[in-house]
Amino acid sequence: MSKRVAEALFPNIKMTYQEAEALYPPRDLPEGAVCTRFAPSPTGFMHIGGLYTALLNSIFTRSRGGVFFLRIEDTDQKRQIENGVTEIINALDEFQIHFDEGAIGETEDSGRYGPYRQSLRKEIYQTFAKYLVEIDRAYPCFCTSDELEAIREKQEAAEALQKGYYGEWAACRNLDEETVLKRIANGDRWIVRLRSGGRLGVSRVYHDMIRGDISMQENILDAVIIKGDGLPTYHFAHVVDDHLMRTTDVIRADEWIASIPLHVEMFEMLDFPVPRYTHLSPIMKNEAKEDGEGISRRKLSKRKDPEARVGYYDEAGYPIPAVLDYLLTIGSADYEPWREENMDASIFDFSLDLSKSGAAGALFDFDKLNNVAKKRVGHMSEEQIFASVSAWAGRYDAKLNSFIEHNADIFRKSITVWHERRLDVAKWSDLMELYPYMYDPAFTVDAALPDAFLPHKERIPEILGDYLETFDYDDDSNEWFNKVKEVAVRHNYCVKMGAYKKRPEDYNGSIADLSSFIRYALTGTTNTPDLHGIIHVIGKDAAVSRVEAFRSKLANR
RNA sequence: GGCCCGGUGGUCAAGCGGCUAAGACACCGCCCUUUCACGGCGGUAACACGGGUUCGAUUCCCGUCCGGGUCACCA
Repeated sequence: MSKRVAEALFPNIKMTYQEAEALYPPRDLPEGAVCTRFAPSPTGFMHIGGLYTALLNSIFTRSRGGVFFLRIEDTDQKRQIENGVTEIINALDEFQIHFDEGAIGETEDSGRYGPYRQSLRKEIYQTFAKYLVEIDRAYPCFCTSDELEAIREKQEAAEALQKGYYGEWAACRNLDEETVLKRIANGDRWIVRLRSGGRLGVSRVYHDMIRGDISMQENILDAVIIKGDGLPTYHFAHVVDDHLMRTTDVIRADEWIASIPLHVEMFEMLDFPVPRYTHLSPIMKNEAKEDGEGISRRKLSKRKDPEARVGYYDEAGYPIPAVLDYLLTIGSADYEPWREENMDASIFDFSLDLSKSGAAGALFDFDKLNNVAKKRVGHMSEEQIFASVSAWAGRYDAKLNSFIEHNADIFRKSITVWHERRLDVAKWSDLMELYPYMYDPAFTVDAALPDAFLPHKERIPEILGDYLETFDYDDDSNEWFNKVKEVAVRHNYCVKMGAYKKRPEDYNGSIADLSSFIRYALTGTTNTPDLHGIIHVIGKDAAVSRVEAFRSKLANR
């Protein structure tokens, strides 16, 4: 009955349902293997939430075996940005997320289930849209946005239980064929809508791997499937693509939960098997409420939150595996214990059970990220660190880069100093922040004394003078510290911490106090790696002149 | 507003009818100590609220509250 309408709508579509189907045969996957995808829109820089979704898809697929592909959802031409696809591919590649099939460049694809960008699949979507019109499960709609608005207003006024384009409200749903044909011939603008068979008020149970059974009303909306530009909406493209590309598991953000009934209805209308759905909780952030007191959580936002951009982590110099570790720590409660046991294993060897992923959105926690990153850095070899820092500094830190270029050996030595038995560094931008006294040629210590030094103030110049007197750059660590101890004894600073704690009143202070004077003179701070090591990074001249400068500043006040 | 999802310490998060309610991060303290750290040990701190069901509820049911999502020719 609607064959004529279908033909009028899509005169150029010659392919049939069966022919399209035959183009994409079922995959020959081993028992238990899966097929998954990551399907971003090239509308801007990569979002951390997108990376998270991609990562979980990837690890899930690796642990089950199967195929993981990259599909570009570029059906909204207004929102496209230049080089959007490249942006996505580079970001994913940088984070070690690799695909078996899909887009591999701005215009190139790899794999036999393509094209993997939706803008190139117009004919395929239209083939199935045409089919739905033929079997009367879809129809053209001529409503303008003004008319749509008018319907909405009427629904408001009538206090309709459900708003939207459906049933009686769907003005174009029951136009007679002659009218439709005439309007098409007349050149009236049209789109294609689903003729939903769902019933208002009738619920049905849908399944999600994380949330389990979800009871929702059947879809009743006559959703748009083909837009005015001939391209499909997300919903329709999802159904057609994930069927033809033989996706077994759709793992996506939880904002799609509400669309499950629509998607399932379309799968069923087209006689496609429904894939398993897994909806991932978003990464959240706390925010002060705009109107008054309290805080609320919201999703990490591209616009407001710098940490939402994956580029942020790269710029800050977080090692890639650290970011991945953190993301998976959020993604699966099983991950941390596993990582503890398998510190050197690839993250992709983790066996991910998605049903154990949390249903509530996790708050992004920088403390935790930094902790995870520090452990990661702690496990990197110094060679790896050298390579990673060099590459990073080359891109983001001219000062540090210049230091490395001119003092590669010293820089290597310095890595040992802060890396061995320490967990201070989470990201490469910490280096200049934490250790300007090693890496900044212009470094000087200002003479403002820490409060803790005040009781010792009068003695410090003399102590430093004595220290300098016996200082020998060629001393090894033991010799050097023994001399420090000698100075300590001479000034009645206790060299055994245990003894000092028992009778502090017997001494001017402890070796800890005295060491911190030297430490501060050298570095301007009281928390640093091993001093002997630092001395041999900054060199003999600086090791002497800084102490001398600090001493004379104090003495001359 | 309708519908859906969620709500265990500051954060992440085990728990799946009976526990002194794990663990990690952060914080604090102690120990170790050749300083700084690392490490070890310990501590503060939680089942949103109200009803049920049950011999017994963090766990099951209902309601309330709070948070999030969704109701587009955007994805």
